[in-house]
Amino acid sequence: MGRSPCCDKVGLKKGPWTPEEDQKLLAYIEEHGHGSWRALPSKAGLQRCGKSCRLRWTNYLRPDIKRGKFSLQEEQTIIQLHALLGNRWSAIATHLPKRTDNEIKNYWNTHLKKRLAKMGIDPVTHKPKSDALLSSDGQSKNAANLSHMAQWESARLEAEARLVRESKLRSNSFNHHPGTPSASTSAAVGGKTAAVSSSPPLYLDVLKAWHGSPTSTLSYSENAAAVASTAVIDFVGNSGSCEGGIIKDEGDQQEWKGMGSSTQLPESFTSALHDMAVPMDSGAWTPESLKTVNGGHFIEGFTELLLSNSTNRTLSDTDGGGDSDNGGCSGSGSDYYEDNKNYWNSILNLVNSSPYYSNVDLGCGEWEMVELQKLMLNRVYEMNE
DNA sequence: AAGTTTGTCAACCGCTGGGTG
DNA sequence: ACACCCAGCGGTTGACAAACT
Repeated sequence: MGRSPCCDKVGLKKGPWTPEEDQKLLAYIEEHGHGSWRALPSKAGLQRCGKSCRLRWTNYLRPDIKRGKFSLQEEQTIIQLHALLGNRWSAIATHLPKRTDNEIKNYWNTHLKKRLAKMGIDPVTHKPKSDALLSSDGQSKNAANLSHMAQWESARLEAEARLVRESKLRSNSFNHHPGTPSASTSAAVGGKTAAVSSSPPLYLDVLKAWHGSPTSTLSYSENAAAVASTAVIDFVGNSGSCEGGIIKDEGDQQEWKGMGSSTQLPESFTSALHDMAVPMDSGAWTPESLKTVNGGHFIEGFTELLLSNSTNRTLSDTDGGGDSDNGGCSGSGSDYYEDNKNYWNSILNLVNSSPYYSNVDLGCGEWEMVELQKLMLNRVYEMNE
């Protein structure tokens, strides 16, 4: 194959970087930008392979990297996104703009995974370990449904991450400021309207991601509908065991509350769906028609629908109210039902609160995403008929 | 104090997929 | 269609530090 030898080349240094090497790399990138990583080492006077330089830059030297301890909010974000995306660190990292995927991955493996396991939560499925022992009827079906939901959100986030990257690239080239990535993801997102409008259609990424999933066997529309029906119905009727959604870490003297107080989805849930959903046979979907659904912005409406009665995530770590020694669970079925529901509510909240979908004009590719979401809604509409 | 175990994290490895000629 | 280059990704390793015996 045509694989380049990279670090196998003799004479190239490996292992930890010295301050001198860092300085050389920094100085070169600040002056010239990284350009071709392969060509960079010789130009910068480094005895390293390009790949090593790239990793050193992206994981350590980049000026927009935040180092140090992860905040409680960052931890929650990682856990929630991991519940949706699994070990897709780069996708997770797009929601923690100043953290690298490598750092997040390390932090997960060394801290969060163990912490969850210690609390009896399976770090892979994010469900209480006891659930794994249950029979194949209720709980595993829920898990499968959530997995489908995760596929959907995963595809969406992947597309989003791609846009952020493209936007950053454009921002960099526009500013012509080599070696200095855009100050933050939000800045990149802020300038994304133009990027989106000229980007290749997003749905290609979405479908690729979707069909690339080993568990995906349905066609595009079938899958979207299936995800809608299972995810949202499950979202409403999900039940779990006692510890779902309640995370408590005694070792760090921090408490992660249930992701919001016990709430019921609004009685108007179904009627809201009726209001928002457009009949399946209503003809072609246009950006204009979608924008007017629910009297306003479709995406915002969809997000609000899902979250309409979900209490915002509790990020405070100072108030112990509501938690008990068994992790804030009273032991009643309704409580763990609510806790689990709120846990997934919070995940959806996190994803849907992405700046990507709010207060911006949607580009052409984004409408493909909108149509996927609309498929979901229509399916829910049918189920609620 | 010395040896051992455990934890952390930067760096590497190998695979994948997009782009190009 | 094919071979190759390149960058990105996730998994893994290994050096070092801290904690423990």
